[in-house]
Amino acid sequence: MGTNTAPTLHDVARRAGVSTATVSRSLNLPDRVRPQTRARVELAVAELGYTPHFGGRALVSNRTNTVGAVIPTMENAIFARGLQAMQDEFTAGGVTMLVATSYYDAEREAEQIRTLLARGVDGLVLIGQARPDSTYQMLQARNIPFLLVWIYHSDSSYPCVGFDNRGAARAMAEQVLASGHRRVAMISGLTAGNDRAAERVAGVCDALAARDIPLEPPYLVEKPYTLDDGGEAAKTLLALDPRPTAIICGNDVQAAGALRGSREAGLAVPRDVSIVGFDDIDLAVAVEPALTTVRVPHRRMGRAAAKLLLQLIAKVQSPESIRFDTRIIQRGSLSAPPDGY
Amino acid sequence: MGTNTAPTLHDVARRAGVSTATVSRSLNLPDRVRPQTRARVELAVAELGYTPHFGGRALVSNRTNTVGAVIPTMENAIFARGLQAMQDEFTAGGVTMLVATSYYDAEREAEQIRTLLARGVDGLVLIGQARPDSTYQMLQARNIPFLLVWIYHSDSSYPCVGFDNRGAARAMAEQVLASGHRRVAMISGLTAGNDRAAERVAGVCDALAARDIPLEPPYLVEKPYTLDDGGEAAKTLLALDPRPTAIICGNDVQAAGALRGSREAGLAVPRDVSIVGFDDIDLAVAVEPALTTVRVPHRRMGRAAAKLLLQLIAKVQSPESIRFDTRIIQRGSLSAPPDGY
DNA sequence: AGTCTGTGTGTAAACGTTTACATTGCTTTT
DNA sequence: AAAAGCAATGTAAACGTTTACACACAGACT
Repeated sequence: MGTNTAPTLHDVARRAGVSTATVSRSLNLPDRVRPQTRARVELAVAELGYTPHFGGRALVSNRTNTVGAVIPTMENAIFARGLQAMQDEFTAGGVTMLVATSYYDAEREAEQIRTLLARGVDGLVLIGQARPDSTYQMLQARNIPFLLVWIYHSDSSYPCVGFDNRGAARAMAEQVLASGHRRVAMISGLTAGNDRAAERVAGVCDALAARDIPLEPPYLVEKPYTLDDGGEAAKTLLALDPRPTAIICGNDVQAAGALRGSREAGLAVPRDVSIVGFDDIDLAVAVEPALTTVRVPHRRMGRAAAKLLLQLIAKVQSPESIRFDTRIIQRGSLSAPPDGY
Repeated sequence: MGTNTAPTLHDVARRAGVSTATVSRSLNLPDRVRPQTRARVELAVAELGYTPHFGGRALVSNRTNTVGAVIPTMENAIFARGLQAMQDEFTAGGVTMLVATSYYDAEREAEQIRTLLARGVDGLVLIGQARPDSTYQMLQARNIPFLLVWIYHSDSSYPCVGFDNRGAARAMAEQVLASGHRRVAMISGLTAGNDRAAERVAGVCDALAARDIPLEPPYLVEKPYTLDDGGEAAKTLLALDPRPTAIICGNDVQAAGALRGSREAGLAVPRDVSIVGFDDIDLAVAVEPALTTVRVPHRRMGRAAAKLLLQLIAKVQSPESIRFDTRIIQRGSLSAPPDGY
């Protein structure tokens, strides 16, 4: 093995017989140097296997070409999808995305944001809106562009790219009502530290309230977003008297779990009980019956968010919000309530 | 708004009435400065809201405290899981993980690796082993520690953290044979650019060959890892004459798709046809019947890989490989073949 | 022939850290 | 009481880039 020190601009400059400034220009503003010179530089770069030193560059340009995203967890398909789409868009824009996870914990989220800022990210993507004021102050003090995603509030003080969770949940509940159900229960995700989950509950309440149907424990239960919790919750709900004829779930994972729970409780879906989900992930069509659910354009949202953030960073665009529409996908898991009711 | 320039080490030093060296030491080697001095520094840091400049630090220390991971896609639950686990471990070690995706494309993977190297990552995690020599040369020229994960080869020239895909697939095929099946088909993932998929095929071949059962088209079909492709492939297989009594799938997603496809073809699982998967993701227990599959300890592998890479970077450990065991989880989707056979 | 404009290149200063080395003021040893 | 050692701090150089400014030289005007 030869020496192990990476070649620097100086090395390239010496080899090409030019100054470091010319090398730098050849690489960054190629049309500012004579083609002939540029060729010499490029040759030297290739021969030495030179790559610019990230730290040096970041130091002087005060830009890292990095953005951060803080999501609750990669293990939820909706975030995985959205992130993948964002990532593709950022990569196309020459920017690297750093992903951090908060596990739905506000304290941890703040910590992750601090870490990302310390790494010099040029911009930030955050999920939802609910977080301490101090976090927003920190972002504004640093003057770092950021975007709230997966939610949309027309009256938000910060730019959002997402959809109206409450409205979508209301629409779903209305659909359930329109199918004839009157005894409706809900399995929600944990609402602490998750404003999307809370909004979905609120949306369902809106719809039910309009028909004077209450939604409260024990017909409203809060559980983590897992298959098992969905199953357990469903069994508990189905043991109630009177038994609900429809269960609205906070997401598709819980709904798939509820499906399994219902089966284990000896009830057929949708004959004995209807079950609906939210998000329309692959899982929704993997189960039998397939889930009636709310389709959320996660990928499109991710791409749009990335695109907008890039523009904010480049200052070619001022902060704005983008709203996406959702729509209900009717599948086998929702039908009319059983005759007896 | 006041001025927008971030405070530097100098600002802190001035405010605390010490030199920049002392501030730096207070932050990085706290026991090298008098508690009294340290307190003054910490106060100044807090008052100014100082955070170290990433570029400056990276420039002089030639370390970024960053590692890169290149995976095929975040949208496959096994990678999402494993990454999440790695991430947690890296975070605990004060290191940020950069994730890039290759979409199972070698060219793109090489490109992503170059990008990560250009960002000065201190180490790298790569999935599988199959990639051009030039990539390995590039890594070795830079002297960057790296790990191959999700595979294990006792004779690999590079350190791996993973499991024996071929052996696991062989064991699964043997299990299928032990259940009495003799007409066995396989739906594999795309083997181009995916050595794990290829090894799983090889493993199934091993087991079948031992009983003189061939595995070849049309009984062996290669499809992307999607629900729909799994379903289509299953329908095609089940239309063959003679019809296979068991279908071994390259992963659980394809298996869940095959389950649906079988149902659509009017066949009951496992009565008419048995289906088995690979990975044991949540999906495996969400479907009905639940999938017999190979449990792979993705999270443990991820954590172990991260831990080892951190040690390699710190040079407290020399490269070694870690092998994880897999085991077959017997569930409802595999039973004896139908009587007629 | 002299001035002007423009293009291509070089010089050198900055960016914010870390750290080897020098310095200071004590405490311990002889 | 002088010498030696040690702990705490300061001084200043180095890391690899980018970029403002200076400069040289060509061709196009007067």
